[in-house]
Amino acid sequence: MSVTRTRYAPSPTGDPHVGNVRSALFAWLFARSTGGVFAVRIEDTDQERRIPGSEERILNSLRWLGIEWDEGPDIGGPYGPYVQSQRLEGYGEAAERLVELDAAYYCYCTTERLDAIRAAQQKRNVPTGYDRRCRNLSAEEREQEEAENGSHRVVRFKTPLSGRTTFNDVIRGDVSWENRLIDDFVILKSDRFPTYHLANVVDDVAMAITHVIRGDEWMSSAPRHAMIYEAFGYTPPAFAHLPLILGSDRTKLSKRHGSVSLLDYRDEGFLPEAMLNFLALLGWSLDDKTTQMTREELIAGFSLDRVSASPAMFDREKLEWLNGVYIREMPPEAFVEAARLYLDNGLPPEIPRPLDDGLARQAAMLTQDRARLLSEMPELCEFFFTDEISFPPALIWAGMGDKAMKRMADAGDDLWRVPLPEDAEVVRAWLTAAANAIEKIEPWNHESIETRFRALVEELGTSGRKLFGAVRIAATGRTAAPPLFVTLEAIGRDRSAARTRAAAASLLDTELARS
RNA sequence: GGCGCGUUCGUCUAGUGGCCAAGGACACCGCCCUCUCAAGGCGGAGAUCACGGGUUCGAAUCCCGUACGCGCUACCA
Repeated sequence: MSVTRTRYAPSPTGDPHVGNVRSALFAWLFARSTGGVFAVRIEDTDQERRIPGSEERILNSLRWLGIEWDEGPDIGGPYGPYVQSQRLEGYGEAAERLVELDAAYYCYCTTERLDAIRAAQQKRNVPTGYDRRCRNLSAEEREQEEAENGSHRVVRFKTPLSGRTTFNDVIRGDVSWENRLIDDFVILKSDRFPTYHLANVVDDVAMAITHVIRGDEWMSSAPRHAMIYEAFGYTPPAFAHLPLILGSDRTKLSKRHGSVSLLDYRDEGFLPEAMLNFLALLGWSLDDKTTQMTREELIAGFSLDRVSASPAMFDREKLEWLNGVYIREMPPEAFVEAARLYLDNGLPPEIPRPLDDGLARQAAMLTQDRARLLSEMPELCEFFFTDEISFPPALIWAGMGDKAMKRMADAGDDLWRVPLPEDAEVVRAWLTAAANAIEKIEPWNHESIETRFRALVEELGTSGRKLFGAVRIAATGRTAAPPLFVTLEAIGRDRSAARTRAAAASLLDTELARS
């Protein structure tokens, strides 16, 4: 058997859509797994909907995921050019040929007339479609139309009036339509640009595409394509219509479901490996338990007959989990580098740039296994960098495990307005003792900090949970943070001491304010 | 309205006639670990396999019908 050739044929009419990119991924995986060729072809036949920059963004999303193409608009290839607006003559000729073959005809009907018949059909509740007026024009009529309206003629395909058109879908098996239900669709528009149906077939033939792998929304167009192949006398390629990707309301994923552009996910800090892995699992699976797969494993394991026929909902929750898995697996150095960008951009502007390298490094390493998204890093790491941290003194009790206080904190209540518990004076003494201890710890590393703090717990007759919890809030302002001793080490002795002292003082102030 | 496709835990899925009183993963709940949060370990709850008929010794798996959902129904792709 000859080499398999697949293609991804996006229209530059917007940002790279998750669903489209998933189609690209499957076409690419199929090509790679069969040792075939994967091409990208830009289908810019709709001049009105064209959006500048869209083509580059689509290509970039593929590059980001590591889906590399063998032939395409930027690198060319043996069947170029790979942009439809540069192949216009071919479509015109193809349309002419179909007319000569008596498989197509010129239509002079105006948009107004077309709209009117459609409206009438809808009103009568009958199937919409062109009424074939121009299909049966006499020679004289045609001449007259040509003279009067020749400038805005289109070419329509002469759909057989009876019979059935059947094609075999790799994923769904034989699918067949009654020809009489398919109208005479336009193949060449009045601006001499082809419609998708013509351009797609002409190019797939020209580019020797063996497998058309595309989204399920194309299913209903497939019989038209099959007819065009047949009219030309070409053997059609294999078709594989991929299950749709759905939003949370079970309709086709679109903008109103939130982020739908791959680039948005990239900017949010999803890792390309995670995204690739996740997308591959939308409508395909290797077996009953494998979920995590590298690019190579995907290629090795992919096959079209394991593609599901039913649509799949886009589950962001699962994507985030998978991303977290990939983040945790990153070599620390790589993660530090990746996180650095998000820290630079996302940390409050009052923190001086460039960021302290050592601190950024430590902060990133300490939060690596807590992040699901790179974009969470600034929030996760902020307290490492700020000079002053601010928090309601009552939060200290939440940190010490006080259930009621914790509940209020979690509920987002204003803890500034909550009166301090009776033991505020005791806690203040602990914090003061901790601050004093911190100033004397030598050497300044997490081992000696821990040793000293464990001893302090004994001296104060309290528990680690309470003391460490109180100091955690003092040093970070958070109830959730990396382990205390490494955190203090990273923050540094001076800051740790100052923050702990400030926390103690805040309890005093509040006491005074209350009395 | 017409046509097409689809229908297994909330979600992604495994399952291609007996191994399934349906397995895995996310999410959820609990326990363990533990200075908090994560991570990790262990366990739990969660699907009468859309429904109804067949075929068969035997059906989630094959056939028919029904329902529901989605997609398409442009000189858009």
